[in-house]
Amino acid sequence: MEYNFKELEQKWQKYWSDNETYKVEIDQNRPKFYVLDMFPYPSGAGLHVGHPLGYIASDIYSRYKRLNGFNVLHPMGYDAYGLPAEQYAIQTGQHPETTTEKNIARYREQLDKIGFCYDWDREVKTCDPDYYHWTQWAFKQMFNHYYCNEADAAKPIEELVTKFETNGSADLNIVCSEQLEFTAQEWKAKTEKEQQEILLNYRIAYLADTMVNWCPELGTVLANDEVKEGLSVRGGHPVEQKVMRQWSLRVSAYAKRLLDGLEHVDWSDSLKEIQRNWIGRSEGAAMTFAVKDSDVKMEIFTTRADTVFGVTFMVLAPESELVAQLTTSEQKEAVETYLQETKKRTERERQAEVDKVTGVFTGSYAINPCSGEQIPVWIGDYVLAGYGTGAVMAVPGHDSRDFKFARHFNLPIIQVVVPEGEEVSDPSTWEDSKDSKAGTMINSDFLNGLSVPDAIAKTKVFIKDNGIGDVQINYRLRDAIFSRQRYWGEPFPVYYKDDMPYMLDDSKLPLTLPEVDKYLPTENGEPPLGRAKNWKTDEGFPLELNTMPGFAGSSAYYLRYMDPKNDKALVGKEANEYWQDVDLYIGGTEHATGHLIYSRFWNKFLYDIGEVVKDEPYKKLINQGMIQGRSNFVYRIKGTNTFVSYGLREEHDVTPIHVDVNIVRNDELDIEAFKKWSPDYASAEFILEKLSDGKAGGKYICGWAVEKMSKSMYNVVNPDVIVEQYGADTLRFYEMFLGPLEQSKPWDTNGIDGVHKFLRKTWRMFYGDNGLTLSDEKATPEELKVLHKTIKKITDDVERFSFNTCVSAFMICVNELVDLKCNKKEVLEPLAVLLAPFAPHIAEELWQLLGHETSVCDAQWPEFNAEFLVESTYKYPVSFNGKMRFTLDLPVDMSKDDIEKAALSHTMAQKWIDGKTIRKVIIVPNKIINIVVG
RNA sequence: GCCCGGGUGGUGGAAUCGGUAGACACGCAAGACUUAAAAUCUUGUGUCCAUUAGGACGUGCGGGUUCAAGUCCCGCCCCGGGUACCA
Repeated sequence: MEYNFKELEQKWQKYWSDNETYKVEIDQNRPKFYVLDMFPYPSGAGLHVGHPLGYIASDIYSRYKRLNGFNVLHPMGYDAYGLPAEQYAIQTGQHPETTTEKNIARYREQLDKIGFCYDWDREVKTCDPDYYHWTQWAFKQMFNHYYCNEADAAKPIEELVTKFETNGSADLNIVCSEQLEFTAQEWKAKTEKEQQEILLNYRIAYLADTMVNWCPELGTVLANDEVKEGLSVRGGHPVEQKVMRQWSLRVSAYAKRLLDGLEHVDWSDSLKEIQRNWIGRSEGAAMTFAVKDSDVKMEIFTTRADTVFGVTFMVLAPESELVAQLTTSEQKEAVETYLQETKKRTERERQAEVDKVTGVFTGSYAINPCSGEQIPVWIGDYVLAGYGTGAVMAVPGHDSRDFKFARHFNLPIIQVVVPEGEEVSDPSTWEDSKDSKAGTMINSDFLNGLSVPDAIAKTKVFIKDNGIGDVQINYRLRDAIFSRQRYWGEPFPVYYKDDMPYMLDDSKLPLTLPEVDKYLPTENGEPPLGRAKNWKTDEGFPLELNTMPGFAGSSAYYLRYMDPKNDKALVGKEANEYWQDVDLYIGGTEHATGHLIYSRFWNKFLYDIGEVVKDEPYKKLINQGMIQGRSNFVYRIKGTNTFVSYGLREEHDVTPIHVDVNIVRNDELDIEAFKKWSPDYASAEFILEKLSDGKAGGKYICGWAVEKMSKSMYNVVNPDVIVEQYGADTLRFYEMFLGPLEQSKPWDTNGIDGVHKFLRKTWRMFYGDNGLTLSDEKATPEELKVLHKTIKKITDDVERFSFNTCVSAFMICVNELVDLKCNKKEVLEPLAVLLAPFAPHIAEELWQLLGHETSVCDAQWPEFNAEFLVESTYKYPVSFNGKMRFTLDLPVDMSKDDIEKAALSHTMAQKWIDGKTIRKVIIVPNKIINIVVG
């Protein structure tokens, strides 16, 4: 019987579904294992062959763990809210839910064909009210908590109110937007509205006027990770800075824990590094500079406190509040002109023109707290309002930006550090600042002669002792802007009373997304929800018009899978205590600064309030590489409809044209399909490769290039097509065979025949020409050796996620067993189990042929027995001066002396020793023999 | 600029702890079977020299450590990713 993958795969997919093979329940008698894929956004284009790469890897690992006795949770769902569905809705008037559901159905159909072991009873969709109920609930909790630095955790806001009532704002070590000072009396005297305004300063989810990334084209604000190089990540539209009253999440309060937590997770170094950079910890000193003839105090942050004697001026960000206070009447006009000009420059222009120095003098002078010197205060747009205090002490001698500014405006430059291996020199001769951290201090009073690190330490002590400042740690991580002025997202559980936000009662959740007539802003610029009829509470208070951003729904989805139908809680205690956290998370590296930061933050918050048992959500994380496209080209001779094959294209003047990779096989064009592909090519003519006898008439060979996988390049390969042609098991095997999981690589269907052949060859070990050929005979030592070598290799490689080498190992195993003409059940049965995680359909069929009546999913992973691999001899490579010349079979337990004798007396050795002296003989038993001659 | 990855045959890749470089597969070539094709099977296939035997060279480039380097160290080049006035 032939290997009929089509029939066989349908049969087993139906079996799994009928028998609920992949249904998972809590089982206290088995250890849990949680394998998670980053859930997809269901786009209109469907899955291409790159999407399942990570899913196949996680599926293999899930099945492997199950075979090893684990109770494996392996769910799947959809990140269903998103801009593309909404943009499409704006264009067509179709409800985004309709297109989203359609896309989800298509995704599901495609996923089902690949034979994944998902427990679909646990599916979640972020746009489902039963799901976003808990997104809204979590937001409420964040609104009702503040961050206490002492406890290093979120605490209920009522506790803070009690503190205000007894002590006012005194002696609080908590995270806030700005420092406020009031007494208990003052607090009590405030109106409800004033109190609410103050509490927003501390809430973890808070409403505030903040500098936001506004994208006019998308009509919404965006979070920092949604903006790249001044453009929106989605769509590439320009983004500008603007102050708006928006919801934010106080992610920055968790900066330290998000950074420290990286030490305890098993993620790739590069991913951790991306997160570390994004969080951006810097340790330095906060210092206060007094201003001459003024009460204003200038707060600055510096990591180079040692260079304080090199400060020759101060610079304020144009947006700094101090600008107005420090501008003198003489400079007022100049400053205002400058502020107008900078405002006109977009964020993108500012970033693009980093070299362009702009600034203006305020007219004020600050006083250096260490030297007592007076220094001018400038305004410059190289100083960012959003980082540190929006003001810097400028050290032009040792900071390249300050140096450029000083040169441009002719401000003094002093050298205070002599870099290692250099002499003191005249700053006016310098090309650039000397930023080196390895050097010795000069011109710096009590710091003279110290090394830079010592000087930093000493300055810190000095400023502390003299009340000038303190040691401080700054983070680059900003709070996450959480409002979107869009329709297709979670509604906020928020209403407004007297312009102050209040949370809906839990009994009102979920607050479902209302219908609107159009998915556009209202005439007076309100978000689309402004169009909804009756968008207010029962009492008549208006509801929030913004919706939540994309990362809201993806931040806690992994918890929901544990207990997806619970209508009392996000996740029940029992489920959470059993499943705990994700043991293995597989997904793309593009979520490094978005989802993976937010969801860690969200989880830590839930941990603080006692909802979940783990502080970190994802124990081990693997980033699968991107699958790039591999495009094919045909070469049209200019001005004709004649196409010349790749090898002959240089003999003509040609235009390369993308051709659909689906009508090309092993770079050979299917000419008939090409003619049908487009009417333009129906009458095309072809110049083919020359045959070996030199005559024309061979194949039409296409050129190729690695590009992004996209429709416009005609290089999109759909997994359904591969499943149709070769079967799901071949697709699964081939995706793994392409190369290491974490490496990016182009999809190239060339080579898929190899793995398909391998599966057929495996099949034929069971089925010969005359039917089933299995034998109950005892296996030979050779056969057992092949089997156990494979058990060891596959087990080791699956453990280290090296799936590509597993495929090779299977091929070697089957090749060797076929050579041995093995048809013994004793060998083929364990082999079927080894295959099951990789090629579940064929494995089920083989398992059944071996006489089993239950699924191979519930078999036991074969145990490796080293005894079968014991050898009596070892084939030594014999090297001379490190170059291998011949091999020599010797007993494994032979003594070093005997090995040396055997090697030196070998006939082949004479040739290399002849006429030379043996200087040394290196023998590593059962490894190598190296003879040094000279 | 800074911080991470990576560079091995015609192609994808293997070499897990410094110990036989190129496993496995594709492609290609030759052959068997076949009326023919497909499928299948056999053999060969890093480059260069040599009829063979065999030899020289060879893991981006240059140097070093070592009995031995794709693997470790120093310097450089190229490709991919992250980040960018972060004080």
